[in-house]
Amino acid sequence: MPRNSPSDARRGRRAAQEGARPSVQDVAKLAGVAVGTVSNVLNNPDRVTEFTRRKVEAAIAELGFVRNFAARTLVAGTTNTVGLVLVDIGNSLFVDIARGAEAATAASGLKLLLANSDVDQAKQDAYLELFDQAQTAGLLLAPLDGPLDAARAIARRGRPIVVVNAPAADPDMCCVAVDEQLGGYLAAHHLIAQGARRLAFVGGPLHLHAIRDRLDGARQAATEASLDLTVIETHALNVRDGRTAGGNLLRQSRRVDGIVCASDPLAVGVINAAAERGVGVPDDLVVVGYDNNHLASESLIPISTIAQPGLRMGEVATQLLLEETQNDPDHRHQTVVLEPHLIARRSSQRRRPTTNRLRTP
Amino acid sequence: MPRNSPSDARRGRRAAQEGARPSVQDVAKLAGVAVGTVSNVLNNPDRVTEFTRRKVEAAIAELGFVRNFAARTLVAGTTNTVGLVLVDIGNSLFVDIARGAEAATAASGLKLLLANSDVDQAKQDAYLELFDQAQTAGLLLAPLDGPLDAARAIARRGRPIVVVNAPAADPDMCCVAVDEQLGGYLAAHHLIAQGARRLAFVGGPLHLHAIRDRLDGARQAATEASLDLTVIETHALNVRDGRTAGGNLLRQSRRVDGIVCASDPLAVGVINAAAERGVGVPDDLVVVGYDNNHLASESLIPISTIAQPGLRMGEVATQLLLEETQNDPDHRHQTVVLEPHLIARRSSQRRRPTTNRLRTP
DNA sequence: CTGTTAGCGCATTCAA
DNA sequence: TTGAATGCGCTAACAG
Repeated sequence: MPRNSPSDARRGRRAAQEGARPSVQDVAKLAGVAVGTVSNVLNNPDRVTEFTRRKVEAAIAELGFVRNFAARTLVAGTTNTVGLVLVDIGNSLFVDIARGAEAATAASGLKLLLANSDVDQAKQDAYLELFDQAQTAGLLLAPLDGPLDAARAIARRGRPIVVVNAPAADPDMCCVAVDEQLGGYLAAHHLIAQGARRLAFVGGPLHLHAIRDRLDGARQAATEASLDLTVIETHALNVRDGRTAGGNLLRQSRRVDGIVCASDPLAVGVINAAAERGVGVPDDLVVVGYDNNHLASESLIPISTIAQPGLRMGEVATQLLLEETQNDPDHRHQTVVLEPHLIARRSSQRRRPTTNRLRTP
Repeated sequence: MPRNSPSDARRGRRAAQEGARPSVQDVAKLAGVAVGTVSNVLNNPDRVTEFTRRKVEAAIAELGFVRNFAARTLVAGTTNTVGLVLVDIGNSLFVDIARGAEAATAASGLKLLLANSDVDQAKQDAYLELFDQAQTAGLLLAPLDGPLDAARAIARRGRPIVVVNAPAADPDMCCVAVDEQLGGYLAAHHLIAQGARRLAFVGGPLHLHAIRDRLDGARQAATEASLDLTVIETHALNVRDGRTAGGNLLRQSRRVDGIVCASDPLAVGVINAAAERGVGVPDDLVVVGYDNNHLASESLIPISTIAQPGLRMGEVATQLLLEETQNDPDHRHQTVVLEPHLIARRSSQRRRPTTNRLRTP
């Protein structure tokens, strides 16, 4: 009969290999205990004598032992990790969402892993699949404006997934949305309250749900005040397009005096165009942006904007996800709609607010 | 003797459980083949008959089978995933690094997972450990200005790790650094070339390596031109501190005419302070920022800045990581130092560049 | 409180 | 080409 068990032989072989990472077996052998004991030191320290624990910990330190996450996951069937797929890591709204999610997951002892889909549907789907395969406790998705089939498939397979900044409510999963229409309404309404009477909306492309909703809201506010709304559709939401649109608007004879922009960079561009033409902001023209990006507050003329509650979006989404994780039998998918709010800064605040009364001759 | 093998019994039990995710065994049974064949369809499609492959694929689709990443990882001992731990996901430099790393990993068929340490050493170490435990192919770290012990420990255990935006070269791992001193030099030199003679440096806290290096570079340029350099140490790198520092500088009798700022937000603050006091930028005062954040180009007065090659940093770091992954026996840890460059915009460009010659009476 | 062992799901042998 | 068996490293259950 062989003196050494097969197991011992394997250990010996592994020990011979230089680069091999130590396993619980190696730790157990060095500490002179059984593997179960090592596992207990790691997972149920209470069940182990102080003395034994010390011995094991010393062995762990000496060997530089690191648990194998894959093996743990395989046994447990799940992980304490949440995956978040972001459509654009360069946009501060999504960064805020990530921060909110981080805070909420950390509070529950979970780790948050991020992936950037970079406005690429294929990448988005690939990362969703990766997180699904990796047995994450759940998934968060800040999607691009496209089909959510991959997310739905994951949801149907039983892995909790929450869509944050959702384009629309979805029966297959929980969503966190923001009332974009309200945002557009607030922006236009604010400009009207500041005395603007010749309104314009700058933003695009209009096939994006969010942009169109903002436009609809702005239009509603204009209609309520019996005002027209000139619409300039832009190609993108950046500074350059804002400058172009602003230039076009301000060149017209019947000059607008209030512009709702669908993003803060657009507002910057519009304000730059105004400055070039000697149109004073906010005295001759009031402007409001959207998203409360960093540059809105840091411009020379601080820009009024519609702030999305990014942090709360991340927190709420995580909250919904955790509820779903807890496998509550009567969990119903729901869509939480959060409200944006106006942050009034210089770009829309006349020194002496012009009201209707003052403007009548 | 029991008619069913234990394995079959287990399958049956699992099939009964509603939520259970299908395994290769389930797929094999449904397709009427062995598990090895399913595995081959997944990993070596060439070794399988077209007909068999179709059958298996149909079964996979019908069951909604998804591979278990943990099991695959356990067998393979590694993953095709790279982890990147970022110190601040809200800073566009690190976002650029992430983009560069994404591009480079994707080009090699690898997935990039992100984690945000949020300038928190404990979080940074925790995420490093998570990625290490998760058997990632390698790790990238954009660290906070603190000890790199955790990273070094991982490197010594044999897991490839590369530090991006490294504070200093390190014998234990590959690093990608940027010549901060050169950046400071370029900034100051540029202002001097624009005619500035009374220079100041605004930035802090100075215990941060990067900031101090930038100051040293600026000082060198000033010294070479036999000029003084006033230093205002700020608490942080934000707009408010820039405004305060700018106000203090511009209130003094011997007013500065050129300011090197250690960040773009600081430059915005300085420019705002100048505007408040009627000091014209760039005519009376030239200003340069640092980092080429989005707001630098999008300000009303576009801000000259020192651009860090974020994308390239991410790419180069990934490149180094991949080299190390390939286990080249004569791989030597190296530190690649990249060079920042000046982007001259309005804030430092006088309409008629003032040269020494023109200034002499 | 400790030691032994089965098995998580997959990939990869090796035989047929 | 296909099918059955082994083990990756760990946890948990159970016997001592």
